[in-house]
Amino acid sequence: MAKEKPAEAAPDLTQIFDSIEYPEAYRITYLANAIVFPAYADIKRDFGLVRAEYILLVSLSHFDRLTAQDVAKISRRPRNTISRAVHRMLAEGFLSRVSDPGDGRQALLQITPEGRKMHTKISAYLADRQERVLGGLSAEERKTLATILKKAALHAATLDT
Amino acid sequence: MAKEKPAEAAPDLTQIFDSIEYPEAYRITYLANAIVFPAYADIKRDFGLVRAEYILLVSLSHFDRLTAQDVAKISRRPRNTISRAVHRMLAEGFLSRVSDPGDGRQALLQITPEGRKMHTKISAYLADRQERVLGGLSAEERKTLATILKKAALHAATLDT
DNA sequence: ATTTAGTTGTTCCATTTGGAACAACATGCG
DNA sequence: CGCATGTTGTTCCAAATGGAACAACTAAAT
Repeated sequence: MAKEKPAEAAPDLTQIFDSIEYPEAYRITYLANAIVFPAYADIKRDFGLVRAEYILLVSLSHFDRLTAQDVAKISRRPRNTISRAVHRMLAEGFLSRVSDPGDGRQALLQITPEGRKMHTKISAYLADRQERVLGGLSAEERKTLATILKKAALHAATLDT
Repeated sequence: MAKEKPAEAAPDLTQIFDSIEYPEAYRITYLANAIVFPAYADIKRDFGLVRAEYILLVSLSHFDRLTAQDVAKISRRPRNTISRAVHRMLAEGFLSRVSDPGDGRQALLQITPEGRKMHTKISAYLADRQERVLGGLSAEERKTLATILKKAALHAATLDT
C-alpha cells in the first residue's frame, strides 16, 4: 500500500476555518457542500434526477401551484435551467402544467402523486445527510443554529440580487 | 408595465423555510447560495476566474504548500477540476509548482505574490457579500452562529464521504 | 390604436463540470 | 526481484450549466 502521508508534513486542513477572511460564509458553504454534494450524487445515481429537477419537486411539494418563475426565485437558479427541468419532469409524469387563463404568458405547475412519492424518497436522502453532518451538535446547539439560520435566511430572501 | 402579481395569489415563498423536511440543511444551502452565487458571478465577470480557480487561490493563501489532492480534499471537489484549475493558474502566473523530490507522483503548489494579490481582491467580494447576507443578525447572533458553525464544520471534516 | 416597455418561458450555444479510464509512480508482500 | 494494490495527476467524453437572444404575451402611456 502507498504511504498515506509524508512523515514531515501533515498540515491540518481545518485550520482554514479560523484563518479565512469570511469565516461564517466559508463555514456555511463548507457545510452546504458537505450536505448537498454527496446527497446529490446519490440521488443522481439512484433516480437519475439532476439538481434543478429535485429543486422543482421540493418547491412544488410545498406550494400548491407555482409558475416556473416562482421556482427560479425560490431556488435562485436561472430560468432556463428550471424550464428544462419542467419538461423532463412533465415527461416523467411527476408534475402537471396548465396555462394560466388569466395570463397567457405563464403556466401553473402542480406536483402529481408520483412526483410526491419521488420527493419523499429524495427528502430522506437529504434528511439523512443532514443528520450525519450536523450530528456532532447538541440538541440545544441544533435549536439555536436553526433559529439563527432562519432569521438570516429570511433576511437574505429580501435581497434582490 | 406588466403586472407584478396576480391579485388572488401571491404566495409567501419563504414559508418553505419552516415546512421543509430538513430545515437546517435547507437554510444552510439557501444562505450558501445567496452568498456564493452572486459573488461568483461578479468574480467571473471582473477577473475571469471560475470557482475551482479561486478555491485554489484561497487554499494556497492559507497553506504554504499543498498538493492538488490536498486542495481537492479541502474543497470537496473532484481532482480533475482542480487539475484543470492548476494549469490555468500556472499560466496566469498565480502559482508555482515543483515536483516533490520525495514522491514522484505529486507536485507541491505554492501561491505567487500575484496570486496573493488576486486572492485579496476576491476575498473582498466574498466578505462584502457575507456582510450583506448576514447583515440582519445582531453581533451576538453572529458570534453564536460562528461558534456553532465551526463546531459543525469540524465535525463534517471528519466524515470521509 | 399604436407605441413602448416589461414579463414569461424557451431555444441556442459556448463553457463548465465531473465520472471513468489512464499512465506514472509508490509501497507491501510473497 | 516480480506482482498486486494504492495514489497522484491527467485526458477523454458526455452531460449539465447559464448567459443571451428570442417569440409570445401583457400592460401602460401617448
